[in-house]
Amino acid sequence: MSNETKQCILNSALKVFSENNYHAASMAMIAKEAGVSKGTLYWHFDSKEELFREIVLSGLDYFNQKFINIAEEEISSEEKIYKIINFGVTTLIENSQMGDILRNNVQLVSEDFQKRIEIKHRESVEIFKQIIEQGIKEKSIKKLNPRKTAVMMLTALFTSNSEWLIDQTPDSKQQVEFIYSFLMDGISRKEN
Amino acid sequence: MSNETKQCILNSALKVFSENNYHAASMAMIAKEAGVSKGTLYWHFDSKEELFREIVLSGLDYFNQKFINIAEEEISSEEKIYKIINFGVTTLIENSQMGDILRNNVQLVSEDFQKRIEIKHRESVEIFKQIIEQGIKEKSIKKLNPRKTAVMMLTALFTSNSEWLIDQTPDSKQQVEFIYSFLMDGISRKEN
Amino acid sequence: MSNETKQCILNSALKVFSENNYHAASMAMIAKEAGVSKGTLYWHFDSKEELFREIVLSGLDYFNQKFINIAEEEISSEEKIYKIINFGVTTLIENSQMGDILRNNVQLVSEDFQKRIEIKHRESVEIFKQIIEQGIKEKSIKKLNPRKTAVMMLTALFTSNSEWLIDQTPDSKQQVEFIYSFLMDGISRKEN
Amino acid sequence: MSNETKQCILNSALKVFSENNYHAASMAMIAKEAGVSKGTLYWHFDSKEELFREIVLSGLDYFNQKFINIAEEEISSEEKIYKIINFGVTTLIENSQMGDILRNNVQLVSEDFQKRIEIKHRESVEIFKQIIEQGIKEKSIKKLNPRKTAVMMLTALFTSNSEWLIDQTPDSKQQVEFIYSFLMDGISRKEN
DNA sequence: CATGAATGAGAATTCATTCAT
DNA sequence: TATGAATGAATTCTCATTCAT
Repeated sequence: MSNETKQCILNSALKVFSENNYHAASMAMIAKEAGVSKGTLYWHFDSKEELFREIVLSGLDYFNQKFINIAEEEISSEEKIYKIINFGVTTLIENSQMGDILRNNVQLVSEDFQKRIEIKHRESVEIFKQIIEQGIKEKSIKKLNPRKTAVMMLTALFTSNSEWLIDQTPDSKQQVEFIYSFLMDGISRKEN
Repeated sequence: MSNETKQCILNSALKVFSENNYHAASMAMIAKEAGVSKGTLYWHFDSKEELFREIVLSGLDYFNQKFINIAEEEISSEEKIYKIINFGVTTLIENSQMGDILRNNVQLVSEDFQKRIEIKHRESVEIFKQIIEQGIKEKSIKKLNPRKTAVMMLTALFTSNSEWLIDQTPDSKQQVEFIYSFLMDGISRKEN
Repeated sequence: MSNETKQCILNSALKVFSENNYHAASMAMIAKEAGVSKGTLYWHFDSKEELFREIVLSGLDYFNQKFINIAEEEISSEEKIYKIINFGVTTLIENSQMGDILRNNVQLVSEDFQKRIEIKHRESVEIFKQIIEQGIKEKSIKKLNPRKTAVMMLTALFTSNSEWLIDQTPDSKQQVEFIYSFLMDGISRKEN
Repeated sequence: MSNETKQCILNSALKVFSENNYHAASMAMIAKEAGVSKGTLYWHFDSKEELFREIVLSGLDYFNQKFINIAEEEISSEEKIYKIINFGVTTLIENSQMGDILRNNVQLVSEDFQKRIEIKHRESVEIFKQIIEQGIKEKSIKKLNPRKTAVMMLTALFTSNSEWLIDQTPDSKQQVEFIYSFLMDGISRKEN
């Protein structure tokens, strides 16, 4: 069945792209990893860029969909932020390859494609912004520039699984608490 | 004169690498940008990687040296953090190419080189960690894991000039205030 | 069909290497001679050196195998020597390119490869040495150092088709007689 | 003084060419070995080929001159042959670099140059041929084709110092005896 | 005389892509 | 659908040669 092969190629490409970056990864590597010939890659995907596109955009869509779901729940903005961090950290730990790809490959492709990625990013930022604005309205969040705040939040999230932040084995609960606390309260000690 | 040419090549390479990423940038592009022949590149640098190395390591050294200078001043940890953010934001705005290179090219080269970059990174983190620990002793900073906190601080700094965070023309003062406030106090509004 | 192409490349490489020496011969020349693209060369062979290796080692193997066959026949050492010279001279005349390659290219490649060639050479020398020793036992050959004698024999053989030794059109029978006589009896006239 | 530099370059080139073959040897290597700049090489020699030419032709001239001197002595052909072998073996052992160059580099250069080398070779062969003819007249040498015999003699001589023929430390006296005996009497045992 | 710097043609090799089977 | 073979443009790097100082 064609679809099995296609999925197998996508999985292999995910692995190869996460380990090698867009230009260093070759179609030959992906074909070998998938156990198919290079010709087969081109039967399923028009080009290397299209294959990469499929992976990145579907990954970003996956995140955005979850962000939207959480944003639409009838809960406080603080709860939403906690849930988003929890989802983000857990997903990136389980699925570290996607994080690697998003962190390292984004501006390595055609401008056309970059624009589509940027749009997805803006969608994420927009969702976060709305949550921030909800928090400001609820008086649980400070009146900082909501867009900038949203960007910092997104950055903190995607940094959460970088090798720099992890001591040894990633403990997702601890990680979530750390990011949430860092994001909400900052690092200064306010005594009263 | 040799040194002028070398510096000209470094500048051109800085530009080309920042716009194109390590693999997409070619020696031909750098040569053309510098107005010299490809052979001249190889007279001054042994290889493409060495040219890249020179740029990245000297950039990281520049940052680290400033971080050390600030860390050694006889001032409170809060002042140090403010100064570091101020320096970082200003430098990255003035010199946005370096930020692009550091953000996008780091894991594209030989393992040997990656290790040297990692060492420089660890040096930065170590400096920040000591400032955090000073703050904890001075009771102006919360008892969070100092290393993780240092990593988040470094990340916030290097994100500060990403295209996502900037509206239009970058206003460094505003940017510094935002990052400092975000880092110190987080986003939640604590009223009492 | 793949195998035809591969053989065609080998033939073309044989020609180009024999006319040009390892460093002067370029992959572009071989590709042009074979009527394929440079990329095709690399589909069939990993590198220039591997292509050269294939030619040289298979050539040496061909000689060694024949030498072994002759050495194992149940005939006198003198007959063996005659047969070897006959085979060598004939083959080198028919296949003069191989002789050119073996004479001129041997020490132009990686040390690793040189060692493999040396081993083949030693095999030839060893076979000849045993024939010499057989002749000494049979009292038809003088008690000279058998290894040195074997080397001289090999040299005489491979020189046999050098341009220096041939007047015009090579007449193999005459050539064989000359080499055999030279080898067995030397040049001095012993009258008694 | 210019001449010292020129001689120093020639010595360095001799070394580099003997270790590396014409195409693998680079002007940079020769310059480094001589401790001068590449520019200096081009002040003293017009091109790489001219530098090589100087070495090879002067080497061949040196041999030819000695061969002529020996040929002109008023001694028997057998004595001449012994003296030539003695001179050749000794010189090649003492000066193994020249042998390496002559053995390995000859057909790697321009046709024009090859012709000049060929002429020198023919001169050697001619000298040897005359000695052989003298021997035939003196009835001490068999009536073999004198030219071919001369070529084999030359070959035996230049093979004498190849790594294949030498056990460990070259012992010139033994070597001379072996070559002379091989050349004069061949390997077969003639009992009478 | 000597040099360091610069040049550019050409080398080996890689790789996305195509296509007959 | 799938493959192996073929392509050719692009890439890094080398090296003989030139030349102002």
